[in-house]
Amino acid sequence: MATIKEVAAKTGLSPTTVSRVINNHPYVDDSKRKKVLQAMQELGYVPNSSARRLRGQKTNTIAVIISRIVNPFFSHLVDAMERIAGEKGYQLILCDSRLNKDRELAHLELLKAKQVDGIILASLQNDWEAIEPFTKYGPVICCNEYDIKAQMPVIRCDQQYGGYIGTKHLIEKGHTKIAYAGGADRIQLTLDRKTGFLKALKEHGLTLPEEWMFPSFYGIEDGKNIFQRIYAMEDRPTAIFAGGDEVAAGIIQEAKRFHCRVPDELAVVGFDNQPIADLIDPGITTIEQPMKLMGTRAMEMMVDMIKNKKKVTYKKEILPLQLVVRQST
Amino acid sequence: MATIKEVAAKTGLSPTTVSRVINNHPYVDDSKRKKVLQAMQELGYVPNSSARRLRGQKTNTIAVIISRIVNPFFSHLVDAMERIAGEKGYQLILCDSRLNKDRELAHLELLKAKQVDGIILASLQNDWEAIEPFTKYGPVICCNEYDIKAQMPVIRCDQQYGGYIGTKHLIEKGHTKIAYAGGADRIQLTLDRKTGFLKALKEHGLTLPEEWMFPSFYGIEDGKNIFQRIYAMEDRPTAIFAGGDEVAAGIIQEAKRFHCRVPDELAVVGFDNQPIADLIDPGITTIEQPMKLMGTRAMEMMVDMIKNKKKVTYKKEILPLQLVVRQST
DNA sequence: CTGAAAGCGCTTACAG
DNA sequence: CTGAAAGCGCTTACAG
Repeated sequence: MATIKEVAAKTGLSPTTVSRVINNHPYVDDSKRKKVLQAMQELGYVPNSSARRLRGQKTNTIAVIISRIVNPFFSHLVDAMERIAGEKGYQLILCDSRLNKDRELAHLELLKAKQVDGIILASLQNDWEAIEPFTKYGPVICCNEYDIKAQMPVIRCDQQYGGYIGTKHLIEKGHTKIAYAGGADRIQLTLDRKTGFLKALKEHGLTLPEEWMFPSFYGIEDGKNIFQRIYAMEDRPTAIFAGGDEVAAGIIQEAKRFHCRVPDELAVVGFDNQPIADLIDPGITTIEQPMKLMGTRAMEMMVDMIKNKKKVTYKKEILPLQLVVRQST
Repeated sequence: MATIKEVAAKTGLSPTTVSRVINNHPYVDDSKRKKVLQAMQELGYVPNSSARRLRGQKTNTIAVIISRIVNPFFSHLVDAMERIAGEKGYQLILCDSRLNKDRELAHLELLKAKQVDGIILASLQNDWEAIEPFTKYGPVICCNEYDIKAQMPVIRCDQQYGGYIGTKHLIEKGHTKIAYAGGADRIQLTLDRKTGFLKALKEHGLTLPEEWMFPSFYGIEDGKNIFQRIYAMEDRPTAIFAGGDEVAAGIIQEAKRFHCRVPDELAVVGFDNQPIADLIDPGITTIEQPMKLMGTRAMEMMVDMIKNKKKVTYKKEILPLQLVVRQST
């Protein structure tokens, strides 16, 4: 691979001038600029990224940490981020924590090693105490997940409201026995969602037995599993609010297999409004999360923070959520 | 951020020795090693990635080029790659070509800029002539898509066989009027699949009218569109072989909306065996592609090529495909 | 086992 | 408008 020196030698100019041409610096004689451009072309010269990074102290690379790329929620989020990053001239490093704390921490080290200019946390396995030390090495923002104590910018949805409207919808449909399948309480996002759920129940004087709460479930198989557990109960709920469309889809599919009619015998509400919610039969009533918008805004904010080094005042953007009614309720 | 010099100063040793400790070099006095380790700990020292890259001429980063991350096929492929990359100590840069030739070429430049050690092409928009010049700057391999003329390693599935067995299955079910929805002929993968399709037809003396061929379709919306076009035909096919489960799902959903019974009035075969194939009703008969295996093997091969600089002899791995029968046929 | 020195390939004051 | 020189932070022969 040709270096800047070779281009300089070929043109009889100095590396400094070649560098100026590469970087579109003004004050370069036009005929010389042309000569350099041509030499670069002929040599197939491309500036060495590592040298530029070392010298310029920036990488034009951003890392995004997610917990499971095969979850359509995350793939849509990442899709939006990748698009904006590309437009702004940044590369995207995909980091999958696979719900593991240590792996998340290892990915955060990229910032200390100056391997990335910033990190977007779309999943959050560690407490703010563990994340905080990294924030002095560069911008770190939350997108989607969040921690109430965290002193960092965040773009997220109003999860409590989402939990509330989904539950309210079920109650309005006449349900009084409503089960809940969400994530762990240590995750603020799922905790808030549950708080909204409980708030709706409370407003209507409803309670729920311990066994109707299913913590920490994520995929289709988990949904199937949940249905079986519900089906085996003496006192069954007539509706369930699931923490994701994949879980909801699993519940519905398994219900069909056991000839349990949805929504007549069991109404189901999902979360996300993934493509699958509209494809399966019955369609899943769900809470739409604006993944594209969230990914776009997060990446725009990150690039903005990188470019305007001055610490952006700790920003918070909360996006609206809305109910999409289909046939599962 | 602390540098190696500061660690050296703090311990009273030379940068050379500190470097040796960082790199687990033998021949370092044990007590000195401990001192260095402690100083690094206290200073929160992490080696600067750019400096190491520049000096060592390697980046420990690999780029994967796909065409649409929200396609579950690609997200599963990328998931497998990310896992192996992490295990082997590599970062993964996600590059989405969005089916655009120029964007693909721009991503290949990463290799010339020495910003990555190698590139895995899981999507292929350009001809071999356009790709070839990049191969002298580092390992480039194909995974999934391929070009018959390409002189580079490839891990792929036997697409022709896939097209053949899917069609054969429909013929065995008694169909003689079979439509086909695949990608463009300029893509070798889809061309081979079509060749397999046509081979099966030919073996049974079947032909198909021009209007039963739907080129270049990818997503759910395209599937819906295709169904409508079929539905409007005077002489309708009784079965269709779609180039992906998303397209098949779109066809099935739209068929339901028009009260066209699947498989009785229209049998549908998909491709990939994505989760959705098992979730929608009727389940999609499809050709299973081993995405996890393909992604894993591709990343293993890439790391192997990077580590053993000697040009690996142009390798070719063809993975088996198999029919998964569900209710859509 | 240890360290001084060179150099990876750039960019940026600085001086002209 | 142009160039010589320094330096970003490492690692690796080389010499001891």
